[in-house]
Amino acid sequence: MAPMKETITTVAIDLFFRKGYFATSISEIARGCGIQKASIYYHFPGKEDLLFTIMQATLTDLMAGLKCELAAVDRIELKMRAAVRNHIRFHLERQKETFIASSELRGLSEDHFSAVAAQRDEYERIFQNLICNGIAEGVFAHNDIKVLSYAILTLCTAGATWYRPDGRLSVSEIAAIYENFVLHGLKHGHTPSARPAELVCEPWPI
Amino acid sequence: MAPMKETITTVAIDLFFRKGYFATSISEIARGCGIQKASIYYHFPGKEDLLFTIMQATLTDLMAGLKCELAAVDRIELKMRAAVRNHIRFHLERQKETFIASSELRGLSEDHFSAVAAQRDEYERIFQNLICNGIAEGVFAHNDIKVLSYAILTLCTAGATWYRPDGRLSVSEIAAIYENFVLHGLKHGHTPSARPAELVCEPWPI
DNA sequence: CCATACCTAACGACCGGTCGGTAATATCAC
DNA sequence: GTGATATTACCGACCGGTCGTTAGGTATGG
Repeated sequence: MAPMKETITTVAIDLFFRKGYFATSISEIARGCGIQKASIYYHFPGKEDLLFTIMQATLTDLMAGLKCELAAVDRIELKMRAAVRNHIRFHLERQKETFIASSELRGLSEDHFSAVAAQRDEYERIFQNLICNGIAEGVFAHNDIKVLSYAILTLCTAGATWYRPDGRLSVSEIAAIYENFVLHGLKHGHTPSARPAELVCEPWPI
Repeated sequence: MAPMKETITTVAIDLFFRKGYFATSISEIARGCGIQKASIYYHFPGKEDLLFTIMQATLTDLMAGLKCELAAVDRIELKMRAAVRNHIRFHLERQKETFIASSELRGLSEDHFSAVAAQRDEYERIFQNLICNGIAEGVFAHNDIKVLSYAILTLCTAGATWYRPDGRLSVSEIAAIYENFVLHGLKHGHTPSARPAELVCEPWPI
């Protein structure tokens, strides 16, 4: 990416993270880049495209990382551990972008929202398949798959809201805690009243 | 509360939830109430006070519910179950307000933010004390208290982001799943590398 | 000579908020 | 009871300011 275009993206990520998308003006982004606000429009068609670009790149990288991690292990429990670890690590290491991606969806146009939502759904489905197969193999306790997937994903995603890079714990330490917490919730958190109706996933390759 | 003031609050909650605080204009709120936007300023000093009023009322009610539930049981595990159940139930039943309270903090003035943050911290501390006592009694596995409290609270709070009142599962069903998930994560999610340094809570009455 | 990468200047739209004013209702002296 | 006075709850018009965006111009390197 051209240096200034990259600078604009970096500055926008920082401002969107700190102040929010709607509260950040194009002039502020330009000021942060040392250029005039009209010059932003040479590199991006508009403010919303900037947001979309950031979100899409983030989700693409998140998905690529997950697939890479999943391919490296074989047992279902290890796959789930790898998925959770990747998810939480990514959300802490790239805190600004992941925070934006999860909190500024309303800033997107209809079309861009659909595109991002589709990426997100595809990612979620991987987790749902992991849970489904884990239950089928008897590794995880019987439970509602969709609710569990939302719980696990939002749990880790929210890490980006409270994490402080200069805080007491390292990314690895936090990731280990989350990994154990989630895995034991999955293995033992059987809920008798949960309807089996949601066991709709196909047995799943890989 | 006077009827129109109540109407304004209700309409504002709905719009802030659906469109976000910054994307909602005073004129929109007024239109939703069937009055002119100038009339809003008869009931509220400004837009930000409207947001603050909503958040404060929500956090106050949340805290009151928790204290009520905690007083009704005695064993630590039951207290934790009650706390989690209250938290998730409240976030689903009063989805709009809790979503606003957790996602629009940046809309507050410095003073109002401090007040809301103080309420939130007080609420968090109750959970941290529960975890701390649970570990001390050997009911919960040894782990980092702060990280666990953030994990549990954000997990349930995020329920307000995906819950649909007309969805497949009832509030009680979702609450039961969350309760089991969290409790088993707490009891078995021991993380060897977690430093014991964070066992700083006092033994706790009630 | 021309594309690249920026600039200055300005646009219309909309924002939160304020103003003076006004009907309706309540309070109170007599 | 009745007229005077305040208060309540709203309105229409308007303000200064900021927003995202655009038109058109300019310096610079190949």
